[in-house]
Amino acid sequence: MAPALPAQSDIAQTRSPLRRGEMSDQYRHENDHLHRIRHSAAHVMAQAVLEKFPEGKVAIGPAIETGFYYDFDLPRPLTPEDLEEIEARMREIITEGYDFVYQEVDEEEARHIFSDQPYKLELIEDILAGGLDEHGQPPEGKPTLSIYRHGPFVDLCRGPHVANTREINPDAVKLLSVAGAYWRGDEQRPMLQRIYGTAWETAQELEQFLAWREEVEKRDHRRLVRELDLLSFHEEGGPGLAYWHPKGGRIRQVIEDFWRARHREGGYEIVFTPHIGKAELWQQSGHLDFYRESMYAPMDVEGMEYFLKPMNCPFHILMYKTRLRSYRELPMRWAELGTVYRYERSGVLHGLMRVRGFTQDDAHIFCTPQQIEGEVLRVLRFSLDILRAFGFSEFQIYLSTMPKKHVGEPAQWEQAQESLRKAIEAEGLPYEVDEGGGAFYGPKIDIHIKDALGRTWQLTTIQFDFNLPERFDLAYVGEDGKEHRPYMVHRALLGSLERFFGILVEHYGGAFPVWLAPVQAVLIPIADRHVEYAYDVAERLRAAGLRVEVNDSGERMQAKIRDAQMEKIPYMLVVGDREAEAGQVNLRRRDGEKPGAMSVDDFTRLAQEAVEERRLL
RNA sequence: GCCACCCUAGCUCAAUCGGCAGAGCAACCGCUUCGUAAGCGGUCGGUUGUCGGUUCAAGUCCGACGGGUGGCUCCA
Repeated sequence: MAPALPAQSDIAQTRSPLRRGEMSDQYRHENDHLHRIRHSAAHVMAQAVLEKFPEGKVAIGPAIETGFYYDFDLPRPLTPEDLEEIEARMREIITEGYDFVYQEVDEEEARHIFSDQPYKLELIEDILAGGLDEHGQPPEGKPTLSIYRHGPFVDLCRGPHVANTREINPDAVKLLSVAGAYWRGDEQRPMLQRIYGTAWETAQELEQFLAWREEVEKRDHRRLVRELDLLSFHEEGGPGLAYWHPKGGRIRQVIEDFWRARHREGGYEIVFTPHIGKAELWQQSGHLDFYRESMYAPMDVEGMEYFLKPMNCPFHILMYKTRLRSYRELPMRWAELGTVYRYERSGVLHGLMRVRGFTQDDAHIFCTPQQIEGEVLRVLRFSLDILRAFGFSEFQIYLSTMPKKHVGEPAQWEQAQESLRKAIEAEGLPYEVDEGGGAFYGPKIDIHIKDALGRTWQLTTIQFDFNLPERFDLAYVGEDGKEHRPYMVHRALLGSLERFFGILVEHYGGAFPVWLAPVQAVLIPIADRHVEYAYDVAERLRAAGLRVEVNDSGERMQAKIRDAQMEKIPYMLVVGDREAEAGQVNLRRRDGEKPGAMSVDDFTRLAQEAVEERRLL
């Protein structure tokens, strides 16, 4: 992948979507009134905070997808008790019923009003200087300074707000947390205290939101991977490095086997490359110039510097260059489950979602300009097909186009972008265009999936690269006998296996569909005299390709069922006198359904069918 | 990395103001042989993350380090 590869880095590592605010539609839709309520609640909160800390300085406090926040510079750190106090005071202010009053002010007034608020003064400067809007464009016309007052509180603010604090439902407001945040997000600037809160129209909506948050917590992969004995992290081994236990390993094997099989069918060749490479290679690829801060320190090998690989692309390129390539060999699609290591700052590590070592399901497609359109459509269909197999059915697609700073010819970009656009449209999928949002080396498509909790995650990325083929002087001999530059496309479908696994765990809440479940069925002998029969059945089921265990502990059947439920094993097969006699198993499913007694063959068929169809149960 | 908070048995958590480190679950050993989400009894389990400091006395107070959690422009 090209230097400074933000996108692949993104897919592999994109963080919790909660803040990205892509929850479910009910929360997501722009609701003007709700937005006003939240923004107004932020002002009310600021008032309450300033009453408590009159010397406090206020920064900014917008409404966000799930509520609002406000940043403060305060004389001491806030405690949970402070939050309770502030929240209680907010309710009082709300019921006191102040009108929100809009007023435009000139520069002098504004400076006077906020004379002891340095952050506001800085904002005034910026606005007057024609501060850039969110698109980086200067606003049209003369900048206007406006303020909003409610009761004793005044804030530099564009609005809009509700008419009166009473429009905020005091029973639907809650402060959630306090966190550090740099002034204007800049690490060079002061660290402020940010209070996050949420506000809704009704107490019931607040309840629903809080229940949703609880559900998110229950499904937290960091908890589930430990409880289900799938994976661990080790203080002694270093943060951000995952250890796959046998049960996690089984799931990963299923994922990888499926991935390999599909790739073979999809016309890919599977390759393997080393974990380290000489500085020279990373110099030529440009990584040392543009990506070094994400790479680990070099190791000295017989006087030569070697680096742990943060990406696989330079290695694939070396293989491409082992001989002269003919147009007849193209397209070449090379895929690798390549384990890469990237330095991530300690503060951003997060379970499996953001780690320091991970395996990318990477591939590089080398093709002619004439083939590009077909290749893009092919890879897009391929990706969606695989994502659907894992149980995701809702997608959002983003097309990112040429930024101002770029390499390659605009005509190439145009062709590449058109091929991406046509592919999306051919699939009849809705998409958004991020104009100028591509990497400097090429345009891309990203696919985001929506999980069971309505959160979205970026998984797939399909990116053109006009940079590396130049840097490595890639060529193929065309029909005309002359050398041409091939097109190169990077793509990762699942992103990182670690992160994808974390997403799967949360999507299914640990209750994997049968084809992925580490243990698909557990035999539960009722008494010791049934253990032998249980093992016989288990043997038959294993021979049929199922992952089966026998619970031969001295526990009672009830306890064994409970254990199986806790482990979220899809099928529990109770065997007692009746079953042993009739050569049957008595099926209880994870969801509590009890299909009852059936022959071992019938159960085998049922389970195999669930596996083939990738059903939950 | 930075800010705040957290770290007690494998897990979830107790331990008043600084005064003898505890419980449930798990594990192990027995007994029980049972029909759809926990049978009964016993045993084991700890340098309270690490190192240092204050104190007659530290799980508790202070500092450093390690690890984790929530955040670090959704833009007046």
